[in-house]
Amino acid sequence: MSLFSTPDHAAQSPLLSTLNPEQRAAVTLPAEHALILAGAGSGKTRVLTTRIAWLLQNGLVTPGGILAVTFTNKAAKEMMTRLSSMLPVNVHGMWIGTFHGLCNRFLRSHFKMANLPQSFQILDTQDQLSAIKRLCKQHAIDDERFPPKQLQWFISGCKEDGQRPANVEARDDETRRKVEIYQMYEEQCQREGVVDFGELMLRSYELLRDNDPIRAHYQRRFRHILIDEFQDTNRLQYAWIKMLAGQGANASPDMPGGAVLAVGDDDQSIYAFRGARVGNMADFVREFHVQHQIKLEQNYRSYSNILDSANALISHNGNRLGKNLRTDQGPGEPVRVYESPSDYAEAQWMVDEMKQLHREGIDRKEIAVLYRSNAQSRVIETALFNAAMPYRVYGGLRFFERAEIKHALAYLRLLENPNDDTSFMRVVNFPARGIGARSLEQLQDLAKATGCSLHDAVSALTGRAGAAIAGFVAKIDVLREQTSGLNLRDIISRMLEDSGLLAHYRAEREGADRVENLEELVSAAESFVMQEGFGRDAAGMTQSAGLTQSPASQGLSGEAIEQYGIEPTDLTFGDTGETLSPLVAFLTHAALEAGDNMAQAGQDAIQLMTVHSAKGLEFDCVFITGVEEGLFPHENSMSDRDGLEEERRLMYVAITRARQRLYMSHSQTRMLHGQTRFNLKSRFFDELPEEALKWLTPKLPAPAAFGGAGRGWQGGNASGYSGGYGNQGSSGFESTRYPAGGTVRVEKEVVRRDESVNGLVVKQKVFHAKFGEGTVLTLEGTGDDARAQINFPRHGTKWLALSVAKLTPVP
DNA sequence: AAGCAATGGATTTTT
DNA sequence: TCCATTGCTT
Repeated sequence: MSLFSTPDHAAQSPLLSTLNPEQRAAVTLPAEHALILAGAGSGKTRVLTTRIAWLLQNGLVTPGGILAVTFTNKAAKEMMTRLSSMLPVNVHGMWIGTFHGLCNRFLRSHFKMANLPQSFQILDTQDQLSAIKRLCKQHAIDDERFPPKQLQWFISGCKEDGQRPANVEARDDETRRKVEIYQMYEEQCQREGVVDFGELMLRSYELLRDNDPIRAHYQRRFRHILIDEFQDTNRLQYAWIKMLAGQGANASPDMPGGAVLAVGDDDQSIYAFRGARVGNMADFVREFHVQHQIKLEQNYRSYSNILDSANALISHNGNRLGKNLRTDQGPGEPVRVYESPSDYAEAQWMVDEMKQLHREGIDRKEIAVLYRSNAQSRVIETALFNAAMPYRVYGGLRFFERAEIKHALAYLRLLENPNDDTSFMRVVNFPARGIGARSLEQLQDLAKATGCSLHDAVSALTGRAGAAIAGFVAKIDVLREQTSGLNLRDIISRMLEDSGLLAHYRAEREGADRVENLEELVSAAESFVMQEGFGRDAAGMTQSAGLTQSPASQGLSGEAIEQYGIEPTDLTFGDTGETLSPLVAFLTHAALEAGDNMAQAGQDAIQLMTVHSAKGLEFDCVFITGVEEGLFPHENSMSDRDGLEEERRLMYVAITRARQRLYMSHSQTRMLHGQTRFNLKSRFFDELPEEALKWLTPKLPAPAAFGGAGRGWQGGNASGYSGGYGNQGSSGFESTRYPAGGTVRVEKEVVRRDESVNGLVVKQKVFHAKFGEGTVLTLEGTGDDARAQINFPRHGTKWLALSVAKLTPVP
């Protein structure tokens, strides 16, 4: 159970003086496995970094004995920044990083044992998809039956579950074929010397699993393993941790691994769709026989009206580890709820409210607008733009994902590895060199027949087409020679000129931004070289980290090094910068850290983002918009309980972003996919404590489309409509009549609510031979086109063509 | 080989 | 509605 006593020598430490008892207990835990349940705004990162600092300061571990894992580069950086502000320690020498960053470091150190070229390149999601498309074309795979996107999802999913093609259980022909493609994809990657994100993890895991000395080495080395956002780990990541901690099937009793400190919040698990398993938390407690569990429930972020709302909402989820946020701050402002007639009006209201907040002295960057899906940003952007209010949208392409940058990177990769066919295909005819699809197909067939790369197959190519491609290859080869020995900056500048990329974009009418980005790439490379300290004195770095250790002290004999191909880099804690060329390091950096995705960073601007991307952030004022059935909870997640509970957690995350003021709004109508949708307010409103809320718009008439064109929105606030949706009047907009989803699609203004269609009227009860008794929700069209949306209690909502369905009116 | 119209699909995202 | 992708035209 929780350990609240603190060792004497630690109590005096200034590191601990400002921590609350739970935080202090977590920081000063003994070297045993522990789970920290860290609520939103409870000082989680602080606990993690202070824990590391405390361990180091008290000589309980050396910097080399720490392994600290995060999911994002941002989190890793923050941890390093905070740590170095607490202690004079070289954080870059320590194993603090993302899962993928650390796996990359590990694989570079043991590239021979991992059966990889030392300068292997990393495929990002885009690259992976194009590699799969290329593979499919090559093997004439029907892309109707096997869409590349779906194959990508399949392959990534297998890897996340730790499965190689041989391990995948294929029960049907389709899966068998997918597994074959998976197998071919692996061979292709291996041949080309590239790995995708999943492969970084999987291959690291397998190397640890299958190589006893390497596993033993790392198990002995990492005395303290700290995992951030543990609820987001997938199967493979959990297995990887288990392996490193010596808890897996390969655990050796004589040589116990390090202590695992898992920090997470099951209530903030919102990434199930990408393979995250909250269940890892419970598994961890069971499989590691965790004796220490500490809950951090004291919240330092929000006023209690906000926290009460969050607590009340999340209490509707089952299967929680259980946690309640509390604060010493007062109730603060009530949570304001606004109902608007349209998404447009919702945005208008928001802009007005924001202006007021800004007048009251709140910075624009302290105001965030959160939405469930990206498509919702459009209306809001328009409203902000028209009001001339600066704003910033998160999401979209990041720097290293832009087309022109990807092109430049492809050239750079070809300099390093001519066998990188993905890069070859990307730029062989860009800028255009008169190389057509026909001749490239020829080249690909030739390469396939000889089992070599496209680059190597060129020499065997004949004819005029062959000459053009040979010209390209020669260009790359010449460039490689000319840039050898140059520094990174000069390599990139030279490449940008000689490839013709710059010339191409300079000639393009709208190419100015792209030219700018390419020039930015040179600066990015320069600052990368500065930061990573290439050319820095390696010995000096080792000393400053206080980490100078002989191979033997790290558990490896010189013999092991000979025998198992463990590179010296690993023994100086695997800093890849020591042995890799700056170019390879930069390319790796580009793949693992795609860069910023915010436009106009730094300006005082309203922050727009999805709820997902708001995780981990906080703002003085937060607007949660589109809180409607079908949108939030999203219709695709509402069918099963797990999906709905994840939506609820998502809402929990959204609510807990706010420090002072929280607004939640929903709209009766919304433009989505070119159609006006009529949405009901979200069920989540019913799960919030009424006493913490303030309804700004308790009264609105039923939407005009339901009542007839004449009645507008404006008069709404004055009419005597109370308590949720209209149960007065005959327009019949009753929430109870609608099934989950509550959305009525309106097509070309043919919806009828006030007249009969083929003898039916809305709200009428009908009988269907198969579905039983149901209620008509919507009628649209006329004659043979007439359709009715009917809610059958047993079978859900159906759209039935009235010319086909046999319906009997029920009195 | 480039440019344009038709087509289809449209939660959420990091590495 | 609006975006990316694709097939077809010039």
